[in-house]
Amino acid sequence: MPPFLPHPTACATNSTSRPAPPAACGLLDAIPRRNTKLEPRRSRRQGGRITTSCSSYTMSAAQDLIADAPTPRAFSALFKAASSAASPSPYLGAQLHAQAVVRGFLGDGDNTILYTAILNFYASCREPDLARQVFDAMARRNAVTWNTLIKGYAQAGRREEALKFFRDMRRQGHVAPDKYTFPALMSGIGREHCGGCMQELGGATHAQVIKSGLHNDPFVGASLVSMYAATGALEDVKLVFDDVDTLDPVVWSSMISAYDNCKEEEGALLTFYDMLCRDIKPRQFVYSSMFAICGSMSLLEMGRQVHAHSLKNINDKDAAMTNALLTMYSDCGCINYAWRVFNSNNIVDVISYNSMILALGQHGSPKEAIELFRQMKFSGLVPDEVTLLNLLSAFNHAGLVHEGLHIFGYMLETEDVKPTYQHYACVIDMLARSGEIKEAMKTIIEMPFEAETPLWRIVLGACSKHHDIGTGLKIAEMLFEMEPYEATNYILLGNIYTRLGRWTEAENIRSVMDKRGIYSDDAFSWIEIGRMTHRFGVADRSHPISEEIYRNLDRLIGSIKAAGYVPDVSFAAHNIEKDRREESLHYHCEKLAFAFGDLASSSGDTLRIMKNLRVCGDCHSAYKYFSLITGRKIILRDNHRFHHFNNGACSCGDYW
DNA sequence: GTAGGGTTAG
Repeated sequence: MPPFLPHPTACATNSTSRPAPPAACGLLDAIPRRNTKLEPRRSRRQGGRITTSCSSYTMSAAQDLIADAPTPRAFSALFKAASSAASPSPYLGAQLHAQAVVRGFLGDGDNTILYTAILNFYASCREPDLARQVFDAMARRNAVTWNTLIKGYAQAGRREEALKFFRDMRRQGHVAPDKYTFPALMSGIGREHCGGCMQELGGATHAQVIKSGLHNDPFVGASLVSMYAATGALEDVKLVFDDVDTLDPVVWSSMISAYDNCKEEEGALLTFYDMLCRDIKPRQFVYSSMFAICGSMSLLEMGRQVHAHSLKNINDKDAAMTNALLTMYSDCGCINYAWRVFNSNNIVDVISYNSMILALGQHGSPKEAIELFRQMKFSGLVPDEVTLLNLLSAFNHAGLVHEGLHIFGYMLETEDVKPTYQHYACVIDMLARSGEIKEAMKTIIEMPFEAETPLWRIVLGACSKHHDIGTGLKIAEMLFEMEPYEATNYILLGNIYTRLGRWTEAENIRSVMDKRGIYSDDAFSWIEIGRMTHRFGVADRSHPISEEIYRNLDRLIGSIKAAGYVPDVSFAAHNIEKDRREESLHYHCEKLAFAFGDLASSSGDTLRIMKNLRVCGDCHSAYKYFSLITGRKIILRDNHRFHHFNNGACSCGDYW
């Protein structure tokens, strides 16, 4: 099943190319100042000693440290607590580190434990080079020291260096790897591309694990599972899974994530079921993964059941699990449940706000998104680059170009949160879709990043919408050269021609695709009724009650036509003969799914319908009329956003 | 209350 609701793909511009930001619209005060987060504050009352907030435990420990005669042990505990903070500050560490030096704790004598605690602190801050400096200063190193350093580099995405230290550990340090070493080496593997070092990490690491006799260890097994899953090697994942102690929930959790990573969501559902059958109690991580899977497949009923299951089995709420739950309800079209989870959450962190702001943007509520952003600032949390991306995205969905450019302009001018490729892509999308194609092109050309093909495709789509055939042709030509076998490029160009009524050229594109053997993704829509998911393709007649569905659809089309609906044949497929174009529109998969939902549910029920591609313009218009004549609310999720249809109108305001 | 492990959320 295809992925849904991706973040806009991205690129950038330099500051001179950007349109002048509009006058202040009251958002400026809401922009974070990151400097205030990173600089530890000094309190006059406490004689300028460390009082920065990290966690409440660190705070009280720091005060004890100042008040009482501190010991190396206390310092170790302090570093440990500081490392476990949500976002450890290297500035705090540097000050503690200095205190430890001043007090002579890092001089002669056995200081390996304190040193390792400091090393671990810098590693947790994603500052492996600082960790390395500590490592170099140590007189004695043991396995814990080596493992911590390796983990520091691995988690920072510097896997080549992590591998180097893994080799040095035995050769230079004369320390054998233990059950902590392999998880350290492979940690964070799913989060980044490993490039060339993946080969060495793969089979060779697995061989080392077996040689060390550690293949039964659940943590090592979990690491191997995620390592193979990162390369998409699901068969190897299964082999490892069968080899380890399968009663350990950690391995099961990795296995469920592995299926998810390899786009085998159904395998994940079956693994969860298998786990329950064997009476293994899922932990928070398992529920997090399951919520993500139910959300990505839009399986509301399944999601609810997993939620109920988690309530019975988990007492202590976990922030990640709660945020995953919030996103699951939003992904299933239930923004109200997402709100409920957000409001009942005791541990609201930056990610909770980011998740909720993203959800509001996708559901077309930019005002609520900006209000939440203000609330976030007020609560003392510091928005990060994802917060601003989600906010930009909310403005983009709603066509609030003015507001979006304002935020973006502020990002360019300040040092707080620097725009990444994704922020640029979002702004370029925003400009192009609002009809500012020239400005979008100028931004792409002048930006400091190289535009990637998905971004060009966004602009090509906008050219189709705004009938800019000149620019569209240029972009299409370039795309055909860069990606001659990408079907979407052909379809988008074909759309430009059909929107202009130039059917012959559109048909030519289709025949070029046929000749070159290029096939586009088939469109599918599906709807969950009760505990069953019903899927429809275009002009699909495979459903057991297909005849009734078509009869109902014909009836509905008649009614909406009477109410004013006019079919728009420019959305018909390129290769359909002229006199069959209108009829072909009627049997688009999203219309079939609605016709079925209308039959299979009580009148007045809200229908939630999913589509794997972007909703067709004619279907969007038909849905508005469907909501009018049936009195139903319809929530349609496509691969881009949510549309809430009610009483003849859509929440997107026809801007999508 | 002296140091190190895995899987999750945007």
